[in-house]
Amino acid sequence: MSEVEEPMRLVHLLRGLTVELDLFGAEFASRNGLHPTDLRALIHLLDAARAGEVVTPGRLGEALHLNSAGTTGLVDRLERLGLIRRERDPQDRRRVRLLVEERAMELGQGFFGGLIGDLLAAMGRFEPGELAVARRFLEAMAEVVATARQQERAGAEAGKK
Amino acid sequence: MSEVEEPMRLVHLLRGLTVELDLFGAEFASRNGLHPTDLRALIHLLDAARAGEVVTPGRLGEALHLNSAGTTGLVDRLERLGLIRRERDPQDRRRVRLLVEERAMELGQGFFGGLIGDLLAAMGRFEPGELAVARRFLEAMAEVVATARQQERAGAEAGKK
DNA sequence: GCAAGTATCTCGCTGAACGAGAGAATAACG
DNA sequence: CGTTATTCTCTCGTTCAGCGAGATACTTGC
Repeated sequence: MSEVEEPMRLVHLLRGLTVELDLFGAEFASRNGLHPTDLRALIHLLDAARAGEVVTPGRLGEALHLNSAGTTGLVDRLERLGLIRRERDPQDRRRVRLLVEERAMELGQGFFGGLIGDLLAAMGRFEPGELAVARRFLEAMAEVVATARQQERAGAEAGKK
Repeated sequence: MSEVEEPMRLVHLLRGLTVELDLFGAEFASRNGLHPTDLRALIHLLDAARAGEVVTPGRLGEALHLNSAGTTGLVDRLERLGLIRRERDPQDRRRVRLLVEERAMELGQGFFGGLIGDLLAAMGRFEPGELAVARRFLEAMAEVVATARQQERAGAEAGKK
C-alpha cells in the first residue's frame, strides 16, 4: 500500500458517507409524502427557527436555489401538509413570514432524533482528543469544498459570456 | 462548554459538509447541462467501470431508485449527450450493457479531479496517525447511517400494511 | 416448441420547477 | 405628499423528469 492509498480511501469514505446520508433523507422523505426539496426546506426552516431567524419565501428560495414560482409551489405544499404557516409581517407588509408548526418539529425530531442519538452514541466510543482531531479534519474538508464551490461559481460567471 | 457540546458540533459539521458537497455537485451538474440524477448515474457508472463491473439499465435504475421508464429516459439522456453507449450483450441478448465514453471520464475528471486534489492536499497537512483517527471516525459514522437506513427501510416495509 | 420468466423499452400522465410578468406594499425623491 | 423606483410575493403557461401500466424481445425449463 503506497502513501497515497490511505488519503484516497478517506476521500471515498467521505463521498460514500454523503451518499448514505442523502439516501437516508430521500427515503425518509418519500416515506412521509415529502419530496427531497421539501425535506431540505424543512431542515432549513428548523435550523433558522432554532437560531431565532425570520425566514421569508424569498430567503428560502434563495437558500434552495429555486426561483420565485418554484418557491411559491414549495411553500404551498408545506402549508397544505400543515407543516408551516404563512403570516404577513406587520412591519413590512410586503413580506411573508414562514412559521414552522408543531408538527414540523415532531417530524424533524423523527428524522434527526434517532439518527443523531446513534451518531452521538458512536462518538462516545472515541477519546476526546480523537474527537478533536475528527473535528479539525471535518473543518478542513468543509473549507476545501466551500472554496471549490466558490471557484466553480466564479467559473460559471465567467463562462456566461 | 458542556461535554455534549463538542459531539453535537461534529454532527452539524458532518451535515454541513454533506450539504456543501451536494451543492457542489448540483452546481457542477447544471453548469454542464446535466441533472443531479445524471451526475449520480455518471458517478455510479464510473465507479463500476473502474471496478470492472458490467452495468445494465436495470442495475443502474435500481442503484438510483428509478423505475424502468425513468431509467430509460436517463440512459437516453446520457446517450444523447455522448457520455455513454448502449450495447447489447452477446451472451444474453435481452441485456444491454452501458459503456462509458471517453468524454464521460473527462467530465468526471473535471468534477472530481480538482476537488480530490484539493482534498488530498488538505489531508497532507495532517499526521498519519491523525488521518487514521479520521478514518476510524468516518467509518463509524458511515456504519451508523447505513444501519439507520436499514431500520428505516424495515419500518417502511412494515408500514406498507 | 410452448409456457414462464427476465430485461428493456413505449405510452400517457402527474407534478416540480422554470421564465416572464402581474400585483401589492414600501421607500426615496423632488 | 404624490409620483416613481424598488422590493417581495404570487399567477400563468410551459417544460421535462419520473411514475404506473403494459408491450416487446429474448432466454430458459419442461
